[in-house]
Amino acid sequence: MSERLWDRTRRRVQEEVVDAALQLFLEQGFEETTVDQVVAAAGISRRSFFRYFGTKEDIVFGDLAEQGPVILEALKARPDDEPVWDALGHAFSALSTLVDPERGITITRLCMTNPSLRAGHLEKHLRWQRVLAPEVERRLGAGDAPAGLRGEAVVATALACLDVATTAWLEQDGSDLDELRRLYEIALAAVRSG
Amino acid sequence: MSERLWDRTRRRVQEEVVDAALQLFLEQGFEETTVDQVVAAAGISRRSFFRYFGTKEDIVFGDLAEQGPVILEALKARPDDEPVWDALGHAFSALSTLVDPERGITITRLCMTNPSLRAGHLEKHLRWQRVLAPEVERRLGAGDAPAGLRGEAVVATALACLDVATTAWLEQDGSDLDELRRLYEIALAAVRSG
DNA sequence: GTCCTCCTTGGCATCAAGTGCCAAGTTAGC
DNA sequence: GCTAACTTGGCACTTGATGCCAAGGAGGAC
Repeated sequence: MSERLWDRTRRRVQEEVVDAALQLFLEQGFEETTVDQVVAAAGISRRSFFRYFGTKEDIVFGDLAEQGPVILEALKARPDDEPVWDALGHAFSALSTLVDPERGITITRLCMTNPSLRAGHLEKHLRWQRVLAPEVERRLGAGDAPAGLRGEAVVATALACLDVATTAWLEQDGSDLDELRRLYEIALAAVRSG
Repeated sequence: MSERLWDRTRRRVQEEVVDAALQLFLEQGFEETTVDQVVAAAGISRRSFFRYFGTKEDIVFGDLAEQGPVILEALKARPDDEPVWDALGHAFSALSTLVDPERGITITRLCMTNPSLRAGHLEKHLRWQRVLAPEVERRLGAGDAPAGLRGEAVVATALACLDVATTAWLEQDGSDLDELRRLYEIALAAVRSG
């Protein structure tokens, strides 16, 4: 029996905690909500909470920071002759299938609003960057720059532009994913022609 | 008397705390060093420490996060017809005069090594970004992109490339500032031609 | 069903980073 | 020297996070 009761219970509890917590965060803000409030609302002990999440921030981020390999697979699936920027743009989209859209927007909005969440968000990008850079470097072909520099630079830029685009996207309507991709392309165009 | 005793004492104490703290951070790491150890080494009370710094991270960052306007002034001083990337590159250099070179390298190395410091470092860049973006947008001239998007994208990219370059710089020798600028240009070239 | 083992749970104590408050001491201006 | 302005340090307290341990439920062997 690969799906044991324990595993199912664990996922269910985790879901409930996230639901309760996100609602509290939206009502009173992330910093203003204490872990004790969250565990009270979710009906779980404080100690168990920290076994489920490790950190208050983990409620928001989940295991997104560890999804670099998922993006990498999506990137490798793109044709080799596609421009890196387009390939990266599509690879990032692979994540949108992992999260419920509505919750995804809530989370994104929280991340961009709260300073400490924003910092964690950027750290997450950094981890993705380290995973994606080698494949991008490969696609760039030979060059005489120090090893790894170009790949890192391209991925870092793509993530920076995605971030700028996301910020602008949330400020206008912030729901249509195609619009987000459009803004990403505008940002990149500005960088590559400015 | 504009230079009161209080002000001088304050700066001197601050200096001493930073000295003591950086040495401890280098010896045992940032996370591993407790504020109590720092105040013991610096001969100051815990309570006063938090009046001087506010946060343990502030020992490392100082008021660097608030120096956006300094970079902005340096940027405005560059000729209008200079490519934005070069202008930004020179503007960033304005900061190197604010910090003692040796200590600057120590701080940079700490920032890039420790995860939580790294996050704060990125947050700092974000604050600079918000200050610099309008002037960059102005330099880019008219365009039909959403207001502010292009300026933000260009600054974010410049900072991302600076970060990548800094990482590589620290990995090789990490002392010659001209070499850092060279790496920054290589990173940018990769982005703008990839 | 019984028994034994493994894993989870929650309570408790503890630590580290910050913050508010207050009494005591120091500096500045007169 | 006197008073007002400011700084200092001690104390208690909040919040996030961790180690330890005893109690209880899940799962397999019989």
